[in-house]
Amino acid sequence: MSTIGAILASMDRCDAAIIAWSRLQVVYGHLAGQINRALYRETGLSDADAAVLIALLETPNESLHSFELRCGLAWEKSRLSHQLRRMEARGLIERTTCPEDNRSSLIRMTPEGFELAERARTVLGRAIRTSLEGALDGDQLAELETMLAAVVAHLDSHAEPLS
Amino acid sequence: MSTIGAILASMDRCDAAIIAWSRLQVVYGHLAGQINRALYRETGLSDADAAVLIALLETPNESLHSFELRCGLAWEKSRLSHQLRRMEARGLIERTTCPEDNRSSLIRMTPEGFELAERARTVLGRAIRTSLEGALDGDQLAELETMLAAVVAHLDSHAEPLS
DNA sequence: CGCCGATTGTTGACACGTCAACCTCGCTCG
DNA sequence: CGAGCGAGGTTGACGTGTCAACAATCGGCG
Repeated sequence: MSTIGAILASMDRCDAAIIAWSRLQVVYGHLAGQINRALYRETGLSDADAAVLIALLETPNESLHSFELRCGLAWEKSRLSHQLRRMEARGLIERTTCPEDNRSSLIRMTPEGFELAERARTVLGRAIRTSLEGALDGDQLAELETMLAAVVAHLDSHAEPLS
Repeated sequence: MSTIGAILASMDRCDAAIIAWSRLQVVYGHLAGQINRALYRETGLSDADAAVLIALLETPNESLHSFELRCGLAWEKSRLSHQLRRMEARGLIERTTCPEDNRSSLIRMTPEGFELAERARTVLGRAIRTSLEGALDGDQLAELETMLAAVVAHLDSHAEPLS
């Protein structure tokens, strides 16, 4: 959302990188805003809520160790802890201590959590599709996708350890 | 930062839009993290702090009506209000009521704010350049830039009014 | 067995952004 | 003139994310 780059772009040092970053901030902020607003409007969930619920939805038995969740989402441990505490308080998930390792805990959706997870998956799919297709035409989308795939591969090869 | 798309991308409905969004989230989160961490490490400023200070740095007399600042940054009014309150408390800026319109106020940097603004501009320029150039090669960068320019133009033409 | 380091999670303090409610001021129109 | 509308700004509550400090547990090694 913030637009540092937009301002830097007007500087004398008009670098391609700075202009690109400025525009990326604007575009990303706009798309993320649209998508998250649609999600909140239609499910009452934040993007973080949906990330957790959909991760659980994707597992075979619909439960995960908090540790797996953390790795899958690439979140900091305290972030996940806060998020799970809030979601437990709202009745979306429940935590049970893991028998094999008492440090860890098993995360499972409640029935309401499950229903919201499915709604979130649908809503997000639609919102992402309409937002992106509203902003880019088919060729641009394909171009963006291949470029991003290369960047992701590059980042993965230089992966930094999680804190 | 959040990775909803990464999870959605593994769904049966493997849309180009969803995959692209997933990757965009990963890439954007990574780059933003690098840049903002560098900024904080070397100046103690957040990206929002830097956005305000650099906006002030770019004006001819280094002061702005809060209203101009809000439009330039495309921020919500309460966001700017909170941000300015925090920055005033830290001695980065000062606010004086505007003589022509008592509702508005003039924002000006303190000397410390000015110095940090210049540091922030330097650090951000370098961090953006190294982060982007580390992730994309020159051709990709140019390609990204032209694509984003088209998207930004498209968004501007469908501009929604600020709340 | 017992200790120590590594891993896992929790907590509290803080910064940030959004929403809704509110205040204040300027302006228009009856 | 004055009532009310609208724009600009503030505030408080809340959800969110990060950092640092802490607690609990596991695992290996003497």
